[in-house]
Amino acid sequence: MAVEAPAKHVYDFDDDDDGPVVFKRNNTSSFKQNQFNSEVKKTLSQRSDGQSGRQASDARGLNGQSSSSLNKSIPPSKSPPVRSPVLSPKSSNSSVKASPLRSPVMNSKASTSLNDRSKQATQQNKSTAVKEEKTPIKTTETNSDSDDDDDSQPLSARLKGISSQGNKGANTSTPAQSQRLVPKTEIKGSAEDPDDEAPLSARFKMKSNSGTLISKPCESHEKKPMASKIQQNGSTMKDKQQKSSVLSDKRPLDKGNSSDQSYAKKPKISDTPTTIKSKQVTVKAEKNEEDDDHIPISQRIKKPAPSNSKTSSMKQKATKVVSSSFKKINKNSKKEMKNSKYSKSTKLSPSSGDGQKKWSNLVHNGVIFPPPYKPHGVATMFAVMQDTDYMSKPQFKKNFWDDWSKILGKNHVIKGLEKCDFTPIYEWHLQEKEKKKQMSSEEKKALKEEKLKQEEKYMWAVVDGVKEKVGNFRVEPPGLFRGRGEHPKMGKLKRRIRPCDITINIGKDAPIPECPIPGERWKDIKHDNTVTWLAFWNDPINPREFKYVFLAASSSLKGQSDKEKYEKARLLKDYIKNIRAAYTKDFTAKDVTKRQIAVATYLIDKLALRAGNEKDDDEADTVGCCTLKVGNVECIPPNKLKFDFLGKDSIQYVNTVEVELPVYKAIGQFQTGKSKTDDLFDELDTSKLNAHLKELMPGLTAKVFRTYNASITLDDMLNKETKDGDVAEKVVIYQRANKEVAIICNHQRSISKSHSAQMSRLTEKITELKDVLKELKTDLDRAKKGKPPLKDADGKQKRNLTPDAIQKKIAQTNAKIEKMERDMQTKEDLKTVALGTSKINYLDPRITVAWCKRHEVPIEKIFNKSLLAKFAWAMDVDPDFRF
DNA sequence: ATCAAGACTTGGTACGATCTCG
DNA sequence: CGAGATCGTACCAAGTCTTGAT
Repeated sequence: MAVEAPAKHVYDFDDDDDGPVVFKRNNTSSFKQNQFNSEVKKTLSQRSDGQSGRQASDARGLNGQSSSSLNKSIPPSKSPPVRSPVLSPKSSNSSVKASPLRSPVMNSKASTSLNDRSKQATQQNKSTAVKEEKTPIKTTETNSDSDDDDDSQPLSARLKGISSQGNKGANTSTPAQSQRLVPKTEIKGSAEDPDDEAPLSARFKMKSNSGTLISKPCESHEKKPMASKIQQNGSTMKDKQQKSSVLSDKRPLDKGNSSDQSYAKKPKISDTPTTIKSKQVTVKAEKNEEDDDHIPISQRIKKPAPSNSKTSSMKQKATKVVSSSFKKINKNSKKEMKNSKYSKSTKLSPSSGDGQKKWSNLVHNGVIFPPPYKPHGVATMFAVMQDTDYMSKPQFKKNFWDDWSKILGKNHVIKGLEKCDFTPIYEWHLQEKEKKKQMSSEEKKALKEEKLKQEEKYMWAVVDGVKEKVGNFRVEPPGLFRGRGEHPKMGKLKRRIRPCDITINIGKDAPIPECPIPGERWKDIKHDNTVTWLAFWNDPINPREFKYVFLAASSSLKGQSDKEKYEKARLLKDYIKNIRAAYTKDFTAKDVTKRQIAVATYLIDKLALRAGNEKDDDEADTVGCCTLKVGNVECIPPNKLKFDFLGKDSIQYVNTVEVELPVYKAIGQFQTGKSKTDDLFDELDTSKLNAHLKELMPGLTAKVFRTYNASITLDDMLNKETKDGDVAEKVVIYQRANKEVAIICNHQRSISKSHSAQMSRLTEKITELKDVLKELKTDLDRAKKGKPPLKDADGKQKRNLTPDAIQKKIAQTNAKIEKMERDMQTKEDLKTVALGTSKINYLDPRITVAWCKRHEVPIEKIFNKSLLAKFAWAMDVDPDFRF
């Protein structure tokens, strides 16, 4: 069985199609890096991670051979359909940096991924691969037998389908099972994956100075907001009303429904502002009393009530450019609607209120499944991840082996991952990828069109007469689970999802989508108009969770809730002053719970921390505010706190902030007598915290603070810093504000593999320009004296220029150098900052649209096509709009 | 009061598409 | 025109929060 043999098998598996889908993320080993800093982390993380040590990079190169022909084992039995992955050979990991302390982390990621698209390739592959069959050595392959989870099973089998349970079982098993495996022993050479773990640590990026950054912003907010806020008080009602109205105009969100339901349903109420109002009022009032911010309505009024008012004058302001663009947008949207059938009834959207009903009629065609399976196997899914960081994670390999060995069966020749050489499969994979890349553009186009043709019917749904885009109508293909951070389940096999796993939600009168796979049927059909999902299935990795098919972000349904989200955040503006005063007062409350709530709220407000729900043991161990551990916060006298923890997606949050003394003291109290791994806020959890917040403002929850702080910061910075200048300069201002928000929210990205190369290239160019400058200066001196310029590097005589002309050139060159230096600085500053997330989720688009109108910046400079579609509801905002 | 199910928002990444510059 | 840089997206993982049952 030597290595090779297996390899061959491997090939078999894949057929292409299904390649595993993989995404890569690197996770990183974050821990490692940080280690230095925090021991804390360790504790937390605990996980062992220790293991690893080296980087992952194994990327071995591909050696050569192709082998494409490897064969597949004989029985290619079924394997899941995976698509052929595509991987790109990237250099994987790049460097890791050792970052010195804080360094941000980098991640080394590898790339690889396969995407669906690869499938196309598949075809080819098939030929190759499949055909081949090489003899594999038998070994492995087993696939045949095993098959992975379902995938493996041939269709027929599936029918039964349901086997699901079986599967489930498997899933359930979870980690535990895996664990036992262990023996991993090492990976052997062939495979190579040594487990190295990558010491890299790389992953985290953090910003270095984090501390600073954050603090700044925060402060600002506080101030600003407060000030501004003051306004309203009791006015709530009005506000709300206004809001609601606002909503209405835009898209016909609710359309028909609204009418009906609207009020009726409200019952629930829960949320929306509308309902809430009354309460709010009261609440607010109270508070206000204290403070006195009552700046009622008047103020608000100024701000235009958003929507409707727009008509007013302001619009006119908008420049042509702007306007044109806006118009365009509108047009488009309209068009779309037209296409579809629509009829909008734009009524007001009572939106919020309606409690539950989300639609009256819903028509769609279900979901599309990945290609049926081709022979290919689990081994391919694994092989394809060769140049990923996952290869250096024992947990990943263990989980994979656990699942794979089950498929192989007890009597299979392959007894361990270590003895398998996945290189041939990996190389085959690279080849397929290359082939695909080499396809002529016509071929690519043809494939694309074909795919489009197949998918088109699934791309749209009709909601109350309006044609809307469906978000993710493609069922997730089988693959290996790529959990982020140190996820206990990484590497587990994600089985194929079949129709019998899927529940469809559709209007009562709509035709039930035909099941795309002959002989099979949907698990269930529902007609629930209180939810927005079109279909769902249980997540194969964690059967207690669901995967939903929703409408796209550009849909009215999503747009409406997006708008409500921002309206709620704007409402917080009216309450924030009192809320801050209240928690400040409670920093010294006698009651511990009260004190913890106060401090937690403060952190959420000031640092934009997430709430921090409890997590299960079978998830990566990350924290949010309520789940902070004692070891995540270090008190630095006299009044600074250093935070260091892994947040959502295992992204490290490191920040040192100065806090009010009472907070500093309270944290110290919460820490005393506890070990580093104990909960800092032992009396708290998110439901208690949110329950408290709701008493302060209707509908208030922890995440509203993030939205509020992000949007208020943008609004504030834009208004404070926008100066006269050309569009490009204004865009820079915008980006700077955007960056500030991203830092506050700790939205990070990994450093691109080519970052350092890009930087040195720029440095080189600047140096060249400086030499040019020097030469120009010499020429200038000579010109002034009436002498001709010196010869150029090639010894040629340069043209005689007047001193003025040379002077001009010098100025140009200087400008060029300055620009390059600025660009370089920006690039460096943004290398670990992700601007997109806040733009998509946290910044009220109306702030941006209004600012663009006011400053004659074409909205397209800020929002790309999909954002324009997503924010269609915000495009007609009044130029005077302020968050 | 807890817990779990359920529904929906938020996040980072890999890769293909598109743009830019030599 | 081509390599590299940047942009735009699909993907799907990972949070938040609500609700209903116990």
